Amino acid sequence: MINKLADIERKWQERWYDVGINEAEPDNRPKFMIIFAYPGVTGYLHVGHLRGYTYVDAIARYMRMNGYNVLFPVGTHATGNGAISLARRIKARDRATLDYMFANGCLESEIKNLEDPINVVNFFNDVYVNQYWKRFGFLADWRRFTCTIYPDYQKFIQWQFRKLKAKGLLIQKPYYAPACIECGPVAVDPSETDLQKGGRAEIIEYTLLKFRCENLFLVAATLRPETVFGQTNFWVNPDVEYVKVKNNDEIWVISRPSFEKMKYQKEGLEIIDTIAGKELVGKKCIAPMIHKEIIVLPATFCDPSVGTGLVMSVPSDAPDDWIALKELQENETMLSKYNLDPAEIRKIKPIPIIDIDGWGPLPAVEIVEKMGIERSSDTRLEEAKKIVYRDGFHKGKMNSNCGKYAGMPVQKAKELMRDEMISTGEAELFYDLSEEVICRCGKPVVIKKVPDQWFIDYGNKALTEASKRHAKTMHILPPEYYINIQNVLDWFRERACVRQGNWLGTRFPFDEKWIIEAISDSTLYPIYYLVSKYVNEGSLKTEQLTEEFFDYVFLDCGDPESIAKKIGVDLELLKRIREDVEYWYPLDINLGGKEHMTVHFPAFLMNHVGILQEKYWPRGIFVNWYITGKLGKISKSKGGAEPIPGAAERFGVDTMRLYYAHIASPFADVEWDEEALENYKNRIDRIIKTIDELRSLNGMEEFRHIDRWMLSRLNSRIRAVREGMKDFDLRQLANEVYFEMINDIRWYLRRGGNNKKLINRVLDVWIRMMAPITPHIAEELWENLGKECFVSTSNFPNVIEEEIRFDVEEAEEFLKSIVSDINEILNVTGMIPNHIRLYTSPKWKMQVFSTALDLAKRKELTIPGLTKIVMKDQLLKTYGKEASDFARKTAEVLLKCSNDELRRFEAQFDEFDFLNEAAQFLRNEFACEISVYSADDPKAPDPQNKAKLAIPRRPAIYVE
RNA sequence: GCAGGGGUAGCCAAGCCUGGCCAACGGCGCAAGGCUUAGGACCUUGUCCCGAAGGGGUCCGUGCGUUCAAAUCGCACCCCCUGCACCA
Repeated sequence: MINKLADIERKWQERWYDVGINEAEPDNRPKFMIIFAYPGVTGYLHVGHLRGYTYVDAIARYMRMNGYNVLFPVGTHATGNGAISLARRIKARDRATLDYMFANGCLESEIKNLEDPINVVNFFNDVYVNQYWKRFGFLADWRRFTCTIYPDYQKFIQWQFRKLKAKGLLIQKPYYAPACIECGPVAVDPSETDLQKGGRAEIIEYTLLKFRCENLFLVAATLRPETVFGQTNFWVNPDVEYVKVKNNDEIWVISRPSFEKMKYQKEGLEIIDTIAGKELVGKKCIAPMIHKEIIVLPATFCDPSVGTGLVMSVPSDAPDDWIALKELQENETMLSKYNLDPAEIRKIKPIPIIDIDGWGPLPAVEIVEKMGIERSSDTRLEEAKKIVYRDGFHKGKMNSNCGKYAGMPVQKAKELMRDEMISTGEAELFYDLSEEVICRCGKPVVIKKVPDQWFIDYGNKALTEASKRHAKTMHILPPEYYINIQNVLDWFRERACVRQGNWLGTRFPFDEKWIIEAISDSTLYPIYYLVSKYVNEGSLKTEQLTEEFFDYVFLDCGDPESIAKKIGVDLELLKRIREDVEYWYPLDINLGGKEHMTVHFPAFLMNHVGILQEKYWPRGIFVNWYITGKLGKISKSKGGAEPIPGAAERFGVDTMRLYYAHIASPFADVEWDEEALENYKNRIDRIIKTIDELRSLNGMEEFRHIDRWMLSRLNSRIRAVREGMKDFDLRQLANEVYFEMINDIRWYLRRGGNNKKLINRVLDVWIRMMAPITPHIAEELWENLGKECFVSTSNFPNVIEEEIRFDVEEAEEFLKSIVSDINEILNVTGMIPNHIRLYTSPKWKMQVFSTALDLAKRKELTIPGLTKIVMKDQLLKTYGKEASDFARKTAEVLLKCSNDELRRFEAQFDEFDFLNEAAQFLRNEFACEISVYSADDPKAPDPQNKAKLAIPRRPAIYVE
């Protein structure tokens, strides 16, 4: 069976690709262009990646079957150091890496070749296309394949950057970024691709405050520059040897470790001497901003590896400072050891500076008391600090001790005060990592100043506004992201777009020492698929991809004749590419994983808006969530999931496609679960068996109630699918086609359905509806029906509204409810039935019921109103209290009904005739005699007097 | 910290926008019966609690509230998860 599946898959893939139904050229149909965000070439992909890719192929197939000319191109993203780092590990014959390669099917003989990063890229390009995408039957236009390190692609990226510059969207300024002291720039992120340790570290911005002390500057590093108004003294660790550092004309005192980091951020720093901490104790220095003289005091909590190892003291808001001050004030030995005047020291009092809701004037003092912290060695000080800092930052306001900053929220004051001190020369910035970070090479990672870094200015107001406005017109899924992308675009700011170091990518056109960074060269690229085909087929050469060329084909600028002549390209070809762009662009859907929400998608959108004409701005974004492993996220580099070809072999491609489409909403993570795959495999088997069963029936000509029902359901299903697919809801499609349909067919067969024409119709529609998700099996079944074209290029079924028969479906529901009522009676009583008698509602009750229904429809139904009408009726009156009771009950029920429910009751069918027709079915179901009577029939046997319970839609039941 | 997502029966997972066919789609698991040489698959029925007559009770993280009516709307709380920029 497994082999048979694989054979079917291969057979149809060959036929599709032979005929080229996957290849797209402009014609007179409406177009639909869709891509998935191309994967980074950093190793083998896993079953999780196929989720999104499968959505794209299924959507593309659906649109193709709906008359669209569909373009679905693919490519890969090789920029960065993924391939470099893999090649390096292979070269080192790293055991784990080799195991990983072999486990995924790499041959021993390839290994030598993969020592070169470029070969790694080419190797994986082949794996992705042939082992994954073609293996999954994607109808992608392979001719357009491109990769970010192809020379033609790079010409395109250089053009893109020229355009960004021309639009004023490239800016240059200093930047502070993590870099290994040996290898250059590295990425600090939890995946630790570049690192040995410290992936969780964050970049911290310290404000360096300069305290003049004789001819020196004591330099404290702080995270809270807004607290300078609360300074009471200065802290130095008496046991630490500090260094004197020449910084331009100034001599700074800082710790040695901080110098080691700072030298990467400030030019020309130089150690000229050392100075012991204890030498500084007791000296006076001038505090920045407040220009007050304060005293230098000893404190052991000053850690030379944190900040500069020197600390300004704000005991009102810093628990450390408060405890240290208190300890010193109470410690005679210490005071005398350092020759400090106890009276002067004890005079020092915290100065309240920030008002925080829910706190007194001195939050540090308060929290220390509340937590019962006594010593500066208490580890809970860290927590205390966090609490005060958090509340202060979010809820605090500067108080009247803070000069012109009084009344200002802390968040705002912090920035303004920092900037003011920087501009007066009293402060500078210093960046550090929150924890130790070690490069893969073993050397430390520091924050390094890049003085001339280039940025793309995504903070540009006009660009942001235009992008936000445009995003509102886009089809963005899920709907939550449609809303959220507005915030993301606001929050998106200038982004470093080039880097130096060991890195694959495109040279920055304005300065060759830079390489364009990985996010920045993968934003506008969908449009490049319209050119890559011509390069791949050889009719365009890389050197012909000049600025004028792209200006013309993408921007419609310039004169084609002179450009054609100048670059030596056939004029017709040039015009044709221009027409291709005009036809295919804009992109209709860009689908990508949720990691793209705050990075790739906004950049993708803003580059389109920034560079292209409005008519080429993208039309849609689709975000999909992940397949996770049992232990969390499946990782490309760390493995943990079944290799794709193995899974395809075991379960079958269509099974996997159905799994992706149906297992959950695309907007939720799903755990990879082989048992679920087995179940989907069974599901497909079952469908094949059901189809065999249908085809083996000796169909008849007569068209009966149940055939009418089946036809109606069939159309209802098509309608539900089409409704769902307006939002590309593949799960809805899968649910209707692979689950609900089969349930309908089961019921149809159970009811004895067997109409030849109808069965053919059902098969025709059903199989076509399978084509987007399980195309191989759909083709095979389609061929078995004797069809000659591809199901993949047939039309997706349309709803025929007249065939939807609400009354017929309703009658069938009526029957199902009787079956379920009888089952319930049998279950509760434990009886084995010999004879079941059904009594349909008497006429007079139907009359009351339909009167009530009319009133309810007009929203005029009331209990007394209905009763009055009933009791006025000559005939009904004769039923006396029974009639008024029934009127009341009916009114009560109908008053609670929604409009949909009322609509159901309106469906007209003759219950008595219908049940008589269905009696044979019920006889089979319950293996006993079934009799149907009208409750009006005085001759009907009714030993337990049940018939009086009969009401419309609810026949009385008597089991014996 | 910034910005988001989510808590639904034994499990997975729809529904929530647009309140009422919701004891809550569907699937898995489990149980009984059928089919089958057997297993798997398949078919039927059941699977919150009570019930020897189709009924009743309770239920969608917790607590309030709006409404004739709340899984669905509002407020508050608790708990989980995700992304966050030179990583793609």
